[in-house]
Amino acid sequence: MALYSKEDLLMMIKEAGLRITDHRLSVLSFLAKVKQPITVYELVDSLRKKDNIDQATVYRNLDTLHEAGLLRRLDFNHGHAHYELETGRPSHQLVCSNCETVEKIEGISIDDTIKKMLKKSKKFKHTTTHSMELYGLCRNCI
Amino acid sequence: MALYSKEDLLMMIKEAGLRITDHRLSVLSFLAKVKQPITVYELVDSLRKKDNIDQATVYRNLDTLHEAGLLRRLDFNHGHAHYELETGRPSHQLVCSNCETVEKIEGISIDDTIKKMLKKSKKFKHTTTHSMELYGLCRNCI
DNA sequence: ATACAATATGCGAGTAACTTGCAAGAAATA
DNA sequence: TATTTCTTGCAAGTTACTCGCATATTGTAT
Repeated sequence: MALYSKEDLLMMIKEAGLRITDHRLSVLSFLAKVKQPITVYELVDSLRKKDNIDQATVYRNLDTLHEAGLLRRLDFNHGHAHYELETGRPSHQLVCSNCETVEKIEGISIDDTIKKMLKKSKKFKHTTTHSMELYGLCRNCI
Repeated sequence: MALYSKEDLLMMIKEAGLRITDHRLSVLSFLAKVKQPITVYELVDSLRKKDNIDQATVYRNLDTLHEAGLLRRLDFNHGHAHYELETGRPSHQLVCSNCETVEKIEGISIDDTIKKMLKKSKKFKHTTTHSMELYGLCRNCI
């Protein structure tokens, strides 16, 4: 479990060819800290209190950081996006169909499945990212 | 590739414990015909022309049929949902990050991965459905 | 340091996808 | 055929997200 120092995060932004701003750093370091996919709402809520960041700025930074490959964007059919830091490690989710709880599981590779998919595909030679979610009721909601 | 007759579809609705209405049947048979995940917009557009169905009715029926387990709901991070008939066969998607093309690949099981995930999970004993999408550029967009 | 061009920000207004309230109409059951 | 319950259309509402524009800040060249 890598911990990211402020300098690490600054470097990540810089190496992505992006400008360094306080707000951009706040967004990135918040996501580095929580280590779970979180909703934009939670992010906006926390950062507005702490640093007085406008929601438009949060959205724009999430977009920029995502484009730059520093974030993952996830969708669990809840009508609002989740974001998390792009760690490079494979990561998949278990999602409760009732209470929206999300459990992240790391370290399970699906390279074999991806290879099989690409072999069958007519329109794609390779892919760059993927997402996989399992849906069901969590222990609390059974 | 199973083809669904009107009677099949009627039975599916009936067995799900739902009422049979013309509009509900239209929605279901449209999805049975296209065999690919399609957007609500495409559905609304086609059905409005053909049968004069209001978009609220389409949304409500998609919801009802999905709740009943007859449809799958997919999200490709495009800001609008896709739906397809629930066939029972596993089915995963390749999605173009540029042009929103979706290619569906059937017949690849990921049961092993699911087992591994559940073994690692602390919050879930079992899951009922899943989704998996690979993202990249399709041949046209490379 | 300073000036300049490019990018980021806040604010308010706008948009797209989807939902809801309500009155009227159609389906299932007796 | 009557009654109950579900479905529909319409218009208005909500939510998540985006945009325009004026101002502020960043990185770069001087």
